[in-house]
Parts: sequence; C-alpha cells; structure tokens
Amino acid sequence: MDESARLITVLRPVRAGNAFEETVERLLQAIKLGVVAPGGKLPPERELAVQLGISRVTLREAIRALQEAGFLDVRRGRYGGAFVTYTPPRPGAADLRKVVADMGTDDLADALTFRMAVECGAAQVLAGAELTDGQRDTLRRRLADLDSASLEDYRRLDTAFHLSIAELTGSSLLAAACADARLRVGDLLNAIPMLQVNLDHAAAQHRAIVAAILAGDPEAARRAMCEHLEGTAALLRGFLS
Amino acid sequence: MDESARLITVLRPVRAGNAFEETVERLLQAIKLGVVAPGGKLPPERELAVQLGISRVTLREAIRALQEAGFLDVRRGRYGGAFVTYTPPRPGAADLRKVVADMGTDDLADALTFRMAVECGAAQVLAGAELTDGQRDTLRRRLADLDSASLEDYRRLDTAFHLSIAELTGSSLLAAACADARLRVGDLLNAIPMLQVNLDHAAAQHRAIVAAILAGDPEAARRAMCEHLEGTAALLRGFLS
DNA sequence: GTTGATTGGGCTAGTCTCAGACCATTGATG
DNA sequence: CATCAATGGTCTGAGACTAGCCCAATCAAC
Repeated sequence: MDESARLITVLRPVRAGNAFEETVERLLQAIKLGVVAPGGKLPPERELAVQLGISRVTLREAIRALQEAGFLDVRRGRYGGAFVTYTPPRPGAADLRKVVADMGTDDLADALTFRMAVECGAAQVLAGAELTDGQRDTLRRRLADLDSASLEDYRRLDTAFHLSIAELTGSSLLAAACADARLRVGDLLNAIPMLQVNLDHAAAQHRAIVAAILAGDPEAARRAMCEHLEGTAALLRGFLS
Repeated sequence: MDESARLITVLRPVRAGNAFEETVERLLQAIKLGVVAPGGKLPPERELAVQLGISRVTLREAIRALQEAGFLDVRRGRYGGAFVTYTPPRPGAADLRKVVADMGTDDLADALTFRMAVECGAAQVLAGAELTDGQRDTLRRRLADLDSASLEDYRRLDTAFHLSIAELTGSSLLAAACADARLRVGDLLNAIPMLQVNLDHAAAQHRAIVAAILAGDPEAARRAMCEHLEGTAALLRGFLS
C-alpha cells in the first residue's frame, strides 16, 4: 500500500464505458432491483433522458438493446412506453457458481466489503439522526411490506427496505452508494435459494435494525445491520464451498 | 420518500459532465488531496490518459486548464512533465463561509453524512478483518507520519491516513467512496484554522482509531472514527454559527 | 558534442453524442 | 367517428471524444 496505490484510487477511470453501455447498465439495475416493478413502465423517453443526463438518441439505443434482450416491451402511442417484462429467475444454488465466476472472486469480496461498509454506515447515521414522524412511518411501512411479502415480491421489497434506510439519511451520495452496492450483489442474492429458515432469520434481523434506528441507538443499529449482512455473506460462502 | 425517490436515486445522471470537466475535477482532487505532493509530478500524459480512461487530447486540455489556473507547471523534454505548483491556502475562518456558500448547505450536509457513513464503515470493516503484518505496519507508519507532520504537510498526511484505512480493506469500491467523500469536504477542511488544541485532540483520536483496528475491535473502531469525524463536523458548525 | 530515450505538442480521420425538429401511432374522450 | 394529447420513431447538422501517428524539446549518458 504505497503511494502508487493512492494514485490508482484517485486517478481511476473517469468513465466506466461509453454513454450507451452505462445507460444499459443503469436501466438493467433499475429493472433487476425492482425499482420499476415487473409490468411497470419506465418514465417517458424525453423525461428519462433528462434524468439520466443523456440524449434521447442514446437512451433509445439502450432501450432497444434491453428490448431485444427481452427485458422490456416497448409500445407506441398514448399510454404507451417501455414496460418491464423481466421477472427474477427461479433461484437455485446451481447458478450461483456461474454468477460468481462471471464477476470474479476479487470483485465479489470487493462488493461484499463495500456493501458491509456503506449499509452499516447508513444504519448508524440514520439511527443517530433525529427522525420526523413521516420518516419513522416510512421505515415501519417498509418493514411491514417486507414481512407480508410473497416469495415473488420478496427480493424487490427487501431491496426497497435496504435502500430506504440510506435514502432516509437525506444524503443522496449515500443513497447512491448503497444502491450501487446493492446492484453489485443483486445477481448473487437472486441466485440464493430462499429457505423459510433464512427468511425468518432475516425478518428478525430486519426488525432489530428498525428497532435500533427508531430507538436512536447508532451502536445497536450498526451491529444489527452488520449481523444481517454477515448472515447473507455467510450464506453465500456456504453455497460456494 | 415514495417510489419516485427511489427512481431518482437509481436513475440519476449517468454523466456528471463532459470528459474534460470530469478530468479537471479529478486532477484537481489529486492535487488538493496531496496525492501528488507540491513539487511532485503527474504521471506522463500517455500513461495518465490510460489510467483515467480518456484520450490524450482530452487529458491535455484538462492539464492546460489547470496550468492556466496556476496549479501546474508543465515542462517539455525528458524528465519533464506536469509539476504541481499548488500549495494549500493559509486557512482562516473568513474563507469558510465562502466555501460553504459555493457548495450549498444541502450539499454540505450530504457530504458530511456520506463521509461519516463510509469512513466509519471502512474503520469497522478493517477492524473486523485479519490483518497481515505489512498492513499493520502501514497503518502504524501512517499514524507516525501524521504525528510528526509539520503544519505544512498536515492536511496531506491526514488525508493519506484516512484513505489508507479504506485502501487497506482491499475494497477498491470502498477506497473510491472514501476518496470521493474526502474530496467533497476537502475545501472545507482547508478553510478550517489549525489550532494546536484541535490537532492534539485529533492526534489522540487517530491513535484510538488505530489501536481499535489493530486490536480487531470493530465496535471500538467505528466509535472512535465516529467521534473523530463528529469532532470535525462540530468544528465546522462552530465556525459557521 | 553527439546520441538516444523520454516527454510534451500537434494533427487528422473517424466515431460517439447531442439538441432539436418533425413524423407516426395509439387510445381515451367527446 | 373525429379529435387530440401523449408517446415512441426518425433524421440532421454540429460538437465532443478518440486512436494513432509524427514532430519538437530536453537532458543524462557516453
């Protein structure tokens, strides 16, 4: 860890790829994270292009790519738009090795470490902040949604729960970082079988996290989140070894 | 915090600006963070362009802009290059308000929150990891460097210390996030007067952080880092109110 | 001195990206 | 059935960005 390591950190690539590639990636993330639910519609092209800070031409190329890949169904005319046709694959341990092989073990460790750091940080910060009633309600509602979720909706609502914690801190940087972290482990999570034991365990941990945040105890919030994520990581390691 | 908030988080701009602007920003960060020390030299253009993932033309435009702004001295020929001429301004509370006004209070809160989350997360993760002797040495060395730093070098070595914690986790994503966080508060820190009381206080906190990490106590490491950053934030608030 | 390696300086042809305008389709509404 | 607002589909000219090439300056080494 000499000076050159720092040079690499700060002078890292300015661009992850061209605008088209990055846009495809973003949209795919929105779809896979369930930010736009299956059957739901992306914002109109003109609007979305502005949000993403790119031209409509480039956005359309990306949408067409996703359409051809079977993620979107694009319909013209009023009340038309780009509709999400993707549904998360039936999870199974068989796919997991393939997913891991695709991303590389280094990237896997990187993503898990990153996620641990930013999500624990978010939980800690949120617990240390003074929350409005509205914020507390949002948090409780997300938890309730997750508790009553069908297997079908579980991953999507789990994502919503985790992202809400970051968003509620009011820091868009932190929200973006958590979204990024979640995306990087998204394929892994989708490949893990959902067993009732694990779901029950996770539900208890979710409750503990919310309780700690609502109680304003940063220490406990961090610990609860840490245990929760460690559980997921352990599950992953279990299926891989 | 409804669904649309999540859309905004995930479907945020793909590009922060054009390649030229982002490159200027990056280089400026490297200079202001002291990743390239005053008098030091940037990597050769061809090499740097590859690292940044941009063309040499664009990089050269950015370098020229920084040269004209007085941050760099560019010399041709063998053993030539782009040398850093910038030295951090003499800090004073007078500038602080201006800096804050430039970035906006929302962005300020965002940056501080983000920094708190990622740096605490990094400290926690690092303390929970099994460290090699080399890593422990690096950490101790950074601490010692900082302890024996002149006022001139203090900010630079302080940055190096904080970034090292993130880098030592082995997660380049986390290192990048911490570098980003540091950059966003960099101007603020430079504007804070360095009083001996505060420096002594900070030194004690730095030692506590390192001790907790070396002891493998994530809980204590997180707490120590949190207190340290909270101290800085409080100092800022103090000068602003 | 001469040489040669290293580095910044500059040019060009081609590709990517954009802003803006206009066209085509759809379907709710009257 | 006719209308019209909303939405995707398409084109064009201009500017940004790139890869690759060669030139010019510098200076340690011989």
